[in-house]
Amino acid sequence: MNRPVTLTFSPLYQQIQAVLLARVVSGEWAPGTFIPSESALAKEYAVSVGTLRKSLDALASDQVVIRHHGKGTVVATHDTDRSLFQFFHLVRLDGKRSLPSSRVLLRKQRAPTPEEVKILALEIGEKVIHIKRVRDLDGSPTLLEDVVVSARFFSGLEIAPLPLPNTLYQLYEKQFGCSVANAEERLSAVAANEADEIHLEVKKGTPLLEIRRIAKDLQGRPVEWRVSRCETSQYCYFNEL
Amino acid sequence: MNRPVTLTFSPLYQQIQAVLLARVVSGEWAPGTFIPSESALAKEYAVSVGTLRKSLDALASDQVVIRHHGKGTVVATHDTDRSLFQFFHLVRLDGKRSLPSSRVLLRKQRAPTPEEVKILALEIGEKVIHIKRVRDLDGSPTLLEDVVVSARFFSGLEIAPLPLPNTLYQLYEKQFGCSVANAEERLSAVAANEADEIHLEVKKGTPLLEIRRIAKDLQGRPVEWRVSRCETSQYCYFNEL
DNA sequence: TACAATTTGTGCGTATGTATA
DNA sequence: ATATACATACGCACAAATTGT
Repeated sequence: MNRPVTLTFSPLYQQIQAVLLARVVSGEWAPGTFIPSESALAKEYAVSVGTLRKSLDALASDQVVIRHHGKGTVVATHDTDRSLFQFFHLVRLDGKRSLPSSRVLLRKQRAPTPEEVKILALEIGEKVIHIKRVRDLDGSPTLLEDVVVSARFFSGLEIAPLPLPNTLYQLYEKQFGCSVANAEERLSAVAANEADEIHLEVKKGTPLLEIRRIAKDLQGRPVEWRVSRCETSQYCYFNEL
Repeated sequence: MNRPVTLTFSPLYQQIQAVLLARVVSGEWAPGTFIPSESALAKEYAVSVGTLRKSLDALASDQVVIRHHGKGTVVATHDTDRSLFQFFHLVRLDGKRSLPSSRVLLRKQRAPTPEEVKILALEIGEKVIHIKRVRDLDGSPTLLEDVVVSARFFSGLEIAPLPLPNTLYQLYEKQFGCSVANAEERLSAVAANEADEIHLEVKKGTPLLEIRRIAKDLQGRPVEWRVSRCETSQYCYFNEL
């Protein structure tokens, strides 16, 4: 009797990779801290170091951990250069990179729009926190952003702390235990409206680059919906393929 | 006597990776063909299979080769789905992907602009070939493109063949032995001009997404400069971070 | 259908090199 | 100098996919 079942087979190193990821997600291994050594983990899971290495290398290529020769392996945080620019693609036309400062225009809790319910996979009755801010690059207002997150996971974000750091993902990580791991962005060109005219100091109708981002955590759950409208006379969106 | 020389040390697997890449670049291993097996290459270079595997895995992650379980390793081409969408990021607003058809408006050899000389690293006196085309997505004109390449490396592109395939990189690969390996793109929002008005059927001043791309070959040399102006009411530029 | 040959994928164990504390 | 941890390199065994006999 032959059995055509494939079962849920997956290679050992992938199974271990998933387990290690789970320990990061659970908070057992916090961002910025060292995890046990290769040999210790290999012993714990009763596999060879080589197999465990493959798991860690995969997590490293996913930016979940960072390996340091001679020191150890740390859980990735959002305060390294590499990580900061993973989600910030605006560069000056001359190629220089810099991070923006920001001024918060609005911060409140409210009911979600139907679009937000869909994008953030919200449950019925769940509220959202909405932050609107202007981000300055080299002193001139360049980005007008609307940031929306679930009020359930980010309870209190609408009141404290003051001021907001301009790298929100560090705040999500430290204050709310939520690590943004990846995101998808959709870009299009739009005409400036009245709000843009006021906050970005451009004329109505000026072409703006609109970036719509869905940010996801380590488990792939959508955690933030962000729309950025950008004035691109001095800056552009840089992407390497 | 201790020797403080570091020399030009690099790991064995990286040295071999470079040698294997060179054999692809030289044309010895053409795109679409199988290269020798791991064990054969390991024997040839007198290294362990494990070491040679690391070299091949690295080349595979750079999209230079594609590994096939049970069959062998082939040099990557530009006619696979994976590869086609590496350089084409426009998707419908509903998320569907499709490839455009194209109509050539202009195709000629001419002297380069100073900007083109710089971007393509042209030598003095070198000419360029300039192709202007409109690309239709789902039947409506969506992209207006200017493609510029060196006339030295792409001699004859301005006359033959007719018609041009809409995936130019396949043509570069097959007719000119030039494999585009990666690219950098800079995006900004611009207002439609008279040419856009005619070819994209939009009013002058309509916001367009402008994509400026520098495409590079396996050795990192710039081989193509491309400016695409895109009408983004039905499509957007999709990017995964 | 069965079997063998080839090729890549997975997994183990070990030795040695290099970076860090 | 020593200990620890990651990086490189080797060799072997077996699994899984593909192809041809």
